[in-house]
Amino acid sequence: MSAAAVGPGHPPLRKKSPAKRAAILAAAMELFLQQGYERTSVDAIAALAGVGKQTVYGHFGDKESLFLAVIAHAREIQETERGAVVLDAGDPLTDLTTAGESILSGVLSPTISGLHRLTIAELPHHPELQKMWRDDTDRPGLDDLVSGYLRSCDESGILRVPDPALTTRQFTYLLITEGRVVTLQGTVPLSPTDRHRIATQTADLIVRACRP
Amino acid sequence: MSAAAVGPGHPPLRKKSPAKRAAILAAAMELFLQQGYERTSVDAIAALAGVGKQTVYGHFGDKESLFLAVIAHAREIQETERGAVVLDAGDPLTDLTTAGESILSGVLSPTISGLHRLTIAELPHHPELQKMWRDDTDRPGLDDLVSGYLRSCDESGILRVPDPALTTRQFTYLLITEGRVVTLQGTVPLSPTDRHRIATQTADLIVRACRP
Amino acid sequence: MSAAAVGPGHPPLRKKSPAKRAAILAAAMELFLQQGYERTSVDAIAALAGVGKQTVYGHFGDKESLFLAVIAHAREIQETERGAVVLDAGDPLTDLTTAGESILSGVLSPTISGLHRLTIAELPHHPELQKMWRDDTDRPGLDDLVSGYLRSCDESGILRVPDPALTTRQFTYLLITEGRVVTLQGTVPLSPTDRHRIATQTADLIVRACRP
Amino acid sequence: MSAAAVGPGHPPLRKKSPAKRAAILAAAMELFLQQGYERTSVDAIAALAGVGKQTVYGHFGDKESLFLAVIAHAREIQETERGAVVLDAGDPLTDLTTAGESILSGVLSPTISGLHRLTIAELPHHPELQKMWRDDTDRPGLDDLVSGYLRSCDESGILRVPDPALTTRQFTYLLITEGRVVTLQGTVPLSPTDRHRIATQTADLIVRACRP
DNA sequence: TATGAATGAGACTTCATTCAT
DNA sequence: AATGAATGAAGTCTCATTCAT
Repeated sequence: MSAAAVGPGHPPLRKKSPAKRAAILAAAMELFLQQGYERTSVDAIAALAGVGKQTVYGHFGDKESLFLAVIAHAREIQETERGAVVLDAGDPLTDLTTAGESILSGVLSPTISGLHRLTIAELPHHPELQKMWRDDTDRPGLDDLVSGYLRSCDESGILRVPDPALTTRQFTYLLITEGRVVTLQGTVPLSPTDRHRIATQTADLIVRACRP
Repeated sequence: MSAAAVGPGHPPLRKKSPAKRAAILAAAMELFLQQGYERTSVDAIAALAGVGKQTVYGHFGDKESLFLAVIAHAREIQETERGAVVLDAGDPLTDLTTAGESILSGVLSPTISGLHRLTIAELPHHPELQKMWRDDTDRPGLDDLVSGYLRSCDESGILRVPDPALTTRQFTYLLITEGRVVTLQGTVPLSPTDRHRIATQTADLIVRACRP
Repeated sequence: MSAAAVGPGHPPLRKKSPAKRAAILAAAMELFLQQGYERTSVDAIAALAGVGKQTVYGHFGDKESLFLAVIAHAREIQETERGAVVLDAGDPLTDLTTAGESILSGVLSPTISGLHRLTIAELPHHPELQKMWRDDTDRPGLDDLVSGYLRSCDESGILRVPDPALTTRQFTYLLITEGRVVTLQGTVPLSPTDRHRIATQTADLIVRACRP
Repeated sequence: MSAAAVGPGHPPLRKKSPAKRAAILAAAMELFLQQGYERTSVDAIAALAGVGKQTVYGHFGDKESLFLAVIAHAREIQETERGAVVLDAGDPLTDLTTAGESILSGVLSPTISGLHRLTIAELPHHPELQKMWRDDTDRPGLDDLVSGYLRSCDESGILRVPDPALTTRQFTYLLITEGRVVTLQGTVPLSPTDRHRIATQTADLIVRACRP
């Protein structure tokens, strides 16, 4: 199905060290998340990565391209690191509350909060970033889990959920927004008390709306 | 050796032109909203305001103080310009949808969207900004209107709303978050179709949750 | 003897307040001595004096003229404040040592040290200052005292001092230079031990040179 | 999250051009000596050295460090360029006068005078400068020469010099101070007549003090 | 390929001085 | 006469990027 490979496979001498590329990406992600795009200098990135400045330019071309690569890279990591949430079969209010607390813990982590702020901050200034936009509020893995749960509730008749995807999104968005407002956009940590309250209130809203 | 001040002198007459101060604030707001904090130079602000650079420093001290003054100023304007939303007494779904569309139009305006992005972007870098933090998602005027409406619905028995303030916040947060995600955080305009859909879906969730 | 007064004595309206002039001079002297010429801003002088900036310019024209006025003023104060040194009739070594310690205490005071450094620092940059140059190492009052003492020693035959003025200058210059070198040009205080040692060594040199 | 450096890499090759460093030092020394610290701009130094501004900062970090490097560099040059003074064995008065004239010529040169004024002017403002303080009045090379000469006079019985180091310092300090006062701290040249007079008077004082 | 020295532009801020009150 | 708001120039320092090695 694929076109025939041409030549010897990989060109014999590709010297760009993938290790250095990864180090640069990691260093840039750390600094961009901590300080933002404009405040981070290419010098600092190169220094933290332990490479020369020209190496950075050799790998990524310019600062903006590096930034976009960092965003894409961060997205991949984020999806990889997604922790598994288990929804025990209790009553929906309890289950959704548990799921909500788990989601809040993940989304309000320093890394994901930072990525969120960074993306929003730079969105207007990088057309390419707009093309790759997808809010971290969308969390495909968890969304599938929650919407599957809601669908099963619908099928078992405990809840009435005509559009599980929509309801899942409403649950997720509201939950996360409350968490972000309380934590100054992830700048300060969320107390377990607040986390529980927010998850309970949001789960309660959804359950009431979907009660038969 | 110490130089004694010479009597009380004349009472210090403050003559700093309020017009120039206003011009600086307006210019700074425009540029900060367009370009962000770091990308905006004090030179550009002074030029746009039509004053000398030192006039800016005379009025505001330094760039960060000017920035905080702009944020505070923008907040005041925002609360002043709040358009009146009328909630005719129809059925709750219609009324909340109408209110929701109005809220979306206001919150997703270029100015308020920009202020939101700017605040989020700079929140980690300005401790003073954190102290004055209140998300534009909180909109006291409208909140009062909506929560008053919900309370009246509760009293008339159409809906059951034990905690109108909480329900109002849930309505508002969800509504605005949906709008922001769709519009890339206010970067692109919201089509009337989407606006109507979002308002309807959110109002429907609330009405279902509060049905008796 | 004096010419007849013309008109009403003082012109009826000379409004430049002498008190403000004095306050400006005192403030400028304090700051120039502490920080040097270039590091001192006219703003700071006006603020410390408790007057407006234009008052400074009205009285002194520009920063350099103010500086020169300060130097001249400081000279006057210095000569006024000159403490009396008494030379009891003991043996010349004791007397000169005592005188030397007294001279050191005066010359290495913060004010006079500062004036010395300031003058040297600014000498190349202000032609007018060169015209009014006279090192504070020359101290007419004390010089007269010491040279009178030496002359009387010469007359009584205890010492042989053919040129008392020269010998006095040698005594004074050497004494003060030793003190300045030890105190980093008056930057750090002179310990009583060092003061006594320096005075003794210098007096001893003079007395040995002038022994019959 | 933290970006690991990628191995030890290559040993950091330092390639900072020593020629440019020397050019910057020379330019800075010239301008600092001519204009003083505050009056000299880094721009002017870079321009005179024929390099970019950032090159200056790359080599020296900031203006103050450059200044201190200049002072240290000047000291080295000064000690290197020290002309040899020969003390023929004539009578002490003649020999010391000759030595004194030579010392005066060296110390009152424009460069060394400027360095002296500059150091004194900036002493209070740079703690590091105080640490490296050693007045140019101390001139180890010449001091050794003079004190050796005095010691030999003591041994041959021509003079009585119990503490040659002390006497040398007294000779040097007095000589140089007289020269500096007359030349307005090196601002104007010293006439041969004055130079001879000062050297003679100072040598005479020392010889009289040390006569057996 | 990778290094970091070097560049020119531009950032924020302060200065001595003048103008309008 | 006196105030302090306002100016234009200039200060130190940092930036993203490109050479030269």
